[in-house]
Amino acid sequence: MPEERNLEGKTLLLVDGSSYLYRAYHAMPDLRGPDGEPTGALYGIINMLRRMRKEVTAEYSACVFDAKGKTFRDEWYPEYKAHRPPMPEPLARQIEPIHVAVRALGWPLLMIDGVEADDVIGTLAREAERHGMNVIVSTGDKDLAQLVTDHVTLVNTMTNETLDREGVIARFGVPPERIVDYLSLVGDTVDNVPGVEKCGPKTAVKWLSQYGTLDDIVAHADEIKGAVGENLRRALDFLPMARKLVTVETACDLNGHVASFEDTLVTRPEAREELRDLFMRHGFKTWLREVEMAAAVEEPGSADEPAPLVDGERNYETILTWEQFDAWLAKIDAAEITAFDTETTSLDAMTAKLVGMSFSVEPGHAAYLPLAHRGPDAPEQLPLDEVLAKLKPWFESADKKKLGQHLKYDEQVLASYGIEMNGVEHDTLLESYVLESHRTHDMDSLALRHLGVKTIKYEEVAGKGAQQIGFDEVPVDKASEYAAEDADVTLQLHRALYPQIEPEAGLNHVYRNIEMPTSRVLRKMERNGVLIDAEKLRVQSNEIATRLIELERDAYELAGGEFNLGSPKQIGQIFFEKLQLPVVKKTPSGAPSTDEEVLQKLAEDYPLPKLLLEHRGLSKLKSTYTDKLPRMVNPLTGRVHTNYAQAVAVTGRLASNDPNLQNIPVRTAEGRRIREAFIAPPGHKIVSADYSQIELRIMAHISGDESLLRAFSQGEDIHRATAAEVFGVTPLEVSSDQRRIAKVINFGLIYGMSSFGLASNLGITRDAAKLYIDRYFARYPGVARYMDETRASAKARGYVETVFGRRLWLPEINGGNGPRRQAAERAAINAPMQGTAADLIKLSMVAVQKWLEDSRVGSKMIMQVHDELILEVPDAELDLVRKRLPELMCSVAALKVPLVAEVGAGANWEEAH
DNA sequence: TTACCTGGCTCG
DNA sequence: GTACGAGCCAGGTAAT
Repeated sequence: MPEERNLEGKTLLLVDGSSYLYRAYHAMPDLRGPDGEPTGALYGIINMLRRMRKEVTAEYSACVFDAKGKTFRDEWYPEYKAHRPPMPEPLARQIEPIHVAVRALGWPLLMIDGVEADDVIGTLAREAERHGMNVIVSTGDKDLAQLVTDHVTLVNTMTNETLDREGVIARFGVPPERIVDYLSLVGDTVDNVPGVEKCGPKTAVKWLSQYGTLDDIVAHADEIKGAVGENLRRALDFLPMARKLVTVETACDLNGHVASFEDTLVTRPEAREELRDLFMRHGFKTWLREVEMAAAVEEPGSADEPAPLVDGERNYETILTWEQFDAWLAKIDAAEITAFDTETTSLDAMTAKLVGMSFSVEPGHAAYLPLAHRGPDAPEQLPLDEVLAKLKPWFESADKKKLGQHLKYDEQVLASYGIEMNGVEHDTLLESYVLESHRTHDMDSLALRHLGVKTIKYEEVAGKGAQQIGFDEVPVDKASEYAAEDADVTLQLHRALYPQIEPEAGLNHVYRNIEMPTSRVLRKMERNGVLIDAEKLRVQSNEIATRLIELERDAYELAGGEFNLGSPKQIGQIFFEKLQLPVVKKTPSGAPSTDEEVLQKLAEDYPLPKLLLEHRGLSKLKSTYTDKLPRMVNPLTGRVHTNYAQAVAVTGRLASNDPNLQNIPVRTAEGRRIREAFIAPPGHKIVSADYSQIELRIMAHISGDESLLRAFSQGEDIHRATAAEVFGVTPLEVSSDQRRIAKVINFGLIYGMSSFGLASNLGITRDAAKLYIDRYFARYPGVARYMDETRASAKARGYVETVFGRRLWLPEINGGNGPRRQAAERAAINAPMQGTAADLIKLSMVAVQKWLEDSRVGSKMIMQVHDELILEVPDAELDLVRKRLPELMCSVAALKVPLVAEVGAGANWEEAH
């Protein structure tokens, strides 16, 4: 090789492509591209190379493959690799695409006739070392451990193992320079190189540490006793050949192939065009989208800044006259679909006042209709009442299709003006949520991600923080640019997003039959609201306040001074500095923890923690519930209206906020008193129905585990049944303690727990926990299989699915970071169960709402708490609803196990639950 | 003064 | 580092 420029301190990354081929092929499921061609190995290799690139910064690199045909080892030893079967056909078909992909990813590709990949790597590694470079060799083949030095390390990208000199010694028991001797003794069955018969790793290490080198062992061959000694002496003739075969050549002639590091081995950036073609051809949709986005973001303009929507593409109109209005009304009336958006005074849909609205029926074209802009400079605007009267038929017509971003909000606003929107065909918020629930769905991000354009942000027109003005105070021309763009971008987003959903049957089903209909149900539920006995809560607040004062007084006395009982920091100072209490555990930031578990433990030996526990619980109740809920009563309706966020929880669940009605206390007696304040109006009852053991039933369904299916079919107490299996007794013999343990195990399974987690939860040793888990999986092998398969398929595909086809992405499932990857694995286990449960109750809500409307009853759905539906029911309909509600909930899907819903009724939520 | 973070607690 | 998914509160501090 000619003289090189200064390479000192630079890094060379060598990937042993050949060693990963078979591993990638076997690790992946039988993926197929749109043309039916196999793509699993291709996918695996691309994934691996991209990850490698992210984790290692190397100025120089190469991906090395074996060339076809004979090498010098075949000449030395005709039996070399003789037993290796031909490459499987589906893998062979992927070789060419893999080479194309490697180059497109920016990796120099080396494949040299007559020289094996190992020898190319060995030669380059030594050459690089001579130039003072650091070398990282990525391989799945341990033979290359012989190359390791202070400047050469080995990584296995599949298992995330790294081997430096110390690592080699730890792994093999011998240093890198003895690896050749070691391999000669042990032999290599894959390459058909025999070593000493019956000499495995242990014997090899023993001999090497006893005698030194292979030559020394040979010299003392006659001293070694036993059958293995005999075998050694029989192998003496062959050992020199074995050594020759397992030794990686480090001085191959690569001339003509590797001109110089600079010319041949420089790491290049990804070739985006080629990658796009490649991903398209092989159906790698996520990568395709990724690379297209990156291109869209970088293409316009020279800088990294995405382009704003430019003037020529913005034909925006401000509607200030009836002529304009009539023209636009005609336009949206005739349009196949209209993108629509409202501008208001508040984010709270129940109290928001309409300020204006915008429409778009064609990309680049939109109109803003200002209705309530104030201020001295505000132009004369069309009268709101008359405008709404004229638009009402269009809004309420089911035939006039509408589209928007988060239309539930706009529907809610219009409902305040007596308009009930129909014909809501699409919602870009829900489109994005169905496609990628784990990402953000605000319009600015969506526009950037999917259209590559930068939109005007709300803060840019209305300011932020304390200076923020109401939208009705924004000048009309500014407001118009912003609002019209919203409608325009929404339409464009729909055109970008829906085509990604429609062809996928599962996603389309979730979008059209679950999310879109659920949105409408939520609108009604939110508007119904729930009646609160505010007076009762105030009384409770006062009682709590009295008790809190007592607790404070006592605490000051015990602590010998005043402090803020609500401050973990001050508690920490009192406990761990002043009183010198033992630190039980620490918070993530390193401070001594004072959470419930710690306080509970300290309470065994000291009086103060007990006071604090009571104080904590009560002040939580007061601040979050008894003080807060009365303040949340809407003065117009006299009821509390939560907001259900439909696109927040990654699993498909709803979330409730302002106020959160999904975390009203239930586990303690004091807490449950709050539920007594959720009441039915006179002549009505609260009816609640909840799914029984829904996630475990789903686990039984998905896993198909026979024992679990049987237990549910026979209506057994599932925790008791589990205890009977795990403890090897009959169900009748199960003690309450055994049942408690089984219950914790069952919950843990749903969460993908480890033996560590179970141990800390049950307060037992890790070994004992491991024993329980092992016994569980032995008794429920279907569940074990499900867990394994879910993890594997999550890794291969990057996502998991619910029974109904909802897709849940796990971006970190193949990430380099250990703890986060493990967290992603647990999420992968849990998500199909939690997500399927979410699908089921959403289907129930749709079915129940339909029934309520079709049968024209006066009952109303008022809350949803993940596995529970709460209705407000006129007394006359009580029997009907008690019967029909659970029936509907149980019949929305036919799983391999029966669905069970338990129903209750009463004057308040506590009685009904 | 406001905005954000931490630690803690509520629910399924 | 260690059981999944959420929202909200008070205290404390950093930025304005």
